[in-house]
Amino acid sequence: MTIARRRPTSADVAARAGVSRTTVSFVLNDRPGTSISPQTRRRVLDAATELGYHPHASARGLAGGKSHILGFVLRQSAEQVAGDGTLAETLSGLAAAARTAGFRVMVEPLDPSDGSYDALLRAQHADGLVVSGPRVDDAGLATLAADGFPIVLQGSLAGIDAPSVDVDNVSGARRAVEHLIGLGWRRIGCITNAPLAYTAAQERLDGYRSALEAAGLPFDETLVEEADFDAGSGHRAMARLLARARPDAVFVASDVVAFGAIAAIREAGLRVPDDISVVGFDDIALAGFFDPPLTTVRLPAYDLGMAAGTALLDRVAGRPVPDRTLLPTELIVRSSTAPSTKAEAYGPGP
Amino acid sequence: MTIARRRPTSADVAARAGVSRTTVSFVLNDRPGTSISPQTRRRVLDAATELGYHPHASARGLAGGKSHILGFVLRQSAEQVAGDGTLAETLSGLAAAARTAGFRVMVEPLDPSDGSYDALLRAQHADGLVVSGPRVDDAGLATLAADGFPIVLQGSLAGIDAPSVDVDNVSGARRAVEHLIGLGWRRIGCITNAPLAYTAAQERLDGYRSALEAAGLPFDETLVEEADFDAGSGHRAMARLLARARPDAVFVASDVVAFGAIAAIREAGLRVPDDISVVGFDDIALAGFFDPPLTTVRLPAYDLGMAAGTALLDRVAGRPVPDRTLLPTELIVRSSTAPSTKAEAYGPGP
DNA sequence: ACGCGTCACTAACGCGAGTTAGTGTCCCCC
DNA sequence: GGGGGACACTAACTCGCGTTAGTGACGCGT
Repeated sequence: MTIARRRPTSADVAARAGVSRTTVSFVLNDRPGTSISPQTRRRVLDAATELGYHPHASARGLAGGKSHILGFVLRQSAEQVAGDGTLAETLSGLAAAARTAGFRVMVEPLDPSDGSYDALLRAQHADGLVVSGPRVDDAGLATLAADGFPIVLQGSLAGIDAPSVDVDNVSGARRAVEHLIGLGWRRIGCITNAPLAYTAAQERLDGYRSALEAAGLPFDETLVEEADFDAGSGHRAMARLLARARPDAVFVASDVVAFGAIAAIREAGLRVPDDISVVGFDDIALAGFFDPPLTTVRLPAYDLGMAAGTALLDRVAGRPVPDRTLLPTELIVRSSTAPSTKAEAYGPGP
Repeated sequence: MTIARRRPTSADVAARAGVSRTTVSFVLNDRPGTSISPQTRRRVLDAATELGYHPHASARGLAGGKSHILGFVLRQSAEQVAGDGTLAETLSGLAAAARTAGFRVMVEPLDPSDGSYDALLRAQHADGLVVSGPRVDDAGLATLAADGFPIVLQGSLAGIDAPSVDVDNVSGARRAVEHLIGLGWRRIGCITNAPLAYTAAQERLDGYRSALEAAGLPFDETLVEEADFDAGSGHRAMARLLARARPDAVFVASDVVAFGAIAAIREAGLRVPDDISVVGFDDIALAGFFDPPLTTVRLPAYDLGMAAGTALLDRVAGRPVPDRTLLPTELIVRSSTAPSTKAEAYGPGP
């Protein structure tokens, strides 16, 4: 009958090893600066494993003032979470980083319409927060950051005093559009991944714009549409774009949205990549299996979570953390892009 | 300078309201059986909000013996987590259920090769566990369940004494295959979603088999292939299947795997649905935007997380929980299936 | 032989809340 | 006017661990 057996405490371990509780604590935490004889240490460790001792998390948290938990705040609605192609991978990376330091990850999905997530931190449930997908209009965040709580933004956000870890959206987007330009396309549209209140959306649009400028192409805002995270919004955005200003190529700032956009292109009787070339962003797991396999900008989702995690752990431990960490992207060329067949129609480049 | 300000404790609230700490606790926890005068209650609540008081999570956990945390164990490798199309949505549902009871969710990704996750429970980090994707060979799980810890399996597993919450895999799969049979296809293959050590894979295969039997069709094991969660494995499985035993239609027990399978069909110069009809399973967010839009079996991922969460909360609270909860699936017919054009080749049905 | 310093360990307090047992006050009713 | 309840509240203990201050034993140097 193992059920009724009381959880062993550090006192039980101490008794069994014939030492005091303090010694047990010193041994199990490898407390620097204290010296414990090898045989005592052995006795304690043996007693602990024999009893199946696991320190009580809450007690540790209360006594030590640290919960050993990192919070992961998802500033998205449930639907957006469901459709997010990289979230699970980022979470994996974050959890892996946490584990190396003996931390765990607590998720806090929080619809943008919901209020504050103060409680997580103020209740010391979590020692720090990784905030994913921050929006420019997040009030509670600013307060928390100003109060000195350890926060790391996954995504950038001006005006908030917290380090940010992000992928280099601007250069990734620019690279994608340069690729299209290099293939001979000139009339290039852009569908954002999300409303521009999300900083990543703004940055990717900036990258699109700067690639056009660098190539001497005009920025035409009738070629730009905003999507809203999911494939359906991409479908609608592309339909609008086709109706208004038939582009030759499109940079879609999210693979999921691109899937919807391509469906719209197909329904319009046009072919990808020959009639309209498409570049996505994210390189989700399914990107290579789409029809056509999607040319896209690889976002290192796992590494992103890992980097955010280590940054937050550093911040929690009081170590210095760079204000801004940008992870590189990589253009993955597949078959949704092809050389323009009507390059001559535009005459020689500028 | 708000940074230096000490966190308010319940004693501070008590002092400000002019009552004792016990009264504060009674008021804030709505303790049944005790009567507090309305004006005292008001004073306490006002003092709490004025001070911005949030009870310390660890202290509450230690004193009350409950962490108010649900653990979510992912028995998958990091790659599998990344490619899982429904995981984030299930997590959303679980978190929503947890929140209604004032609980939070802690995720514990645990590679199948890794050892035990005892620590989570034995350290009372979590009050209970939802174990996703259990495998038949999970030793630690059995021990934990036998020790009486609150565990809910998301997915079924014989021989473990814990309630399970799952989607009705068998009937969903049967429904999918019946759909193919109803369209006139007779030589129907099956690609599993995962190795058969995963119970969901076995159940979906069982559903496939029972649909064949019910229709009087033979079960031919050369028409069955195992995949391994991701699209790449689906691609390889389909390639093997095509090389060995060209089927007319395929039931692929996962949309993600189906995406890979369809890519392989396309590369073989065959068309979906006319040459080979395909039914998937899960109805991931992108299923409707694939080419062709995928006929599939809808798995209510959010509801699944929600159901697992409420079941676990009931279990934690000592309320009775049914041994087995099966959520219904729904066949979503899109365009990856079409009537057989060569039905006559088989002659009239049996 | 004495003092000083390390070494190895222990006693005891504190973290912040939940909770039990107990205390005083007021009102009602016989 | 005195006994008996409800009522409203408090003092004090508890949870399990981290941590500080302190103690005894032993070795080494002069």
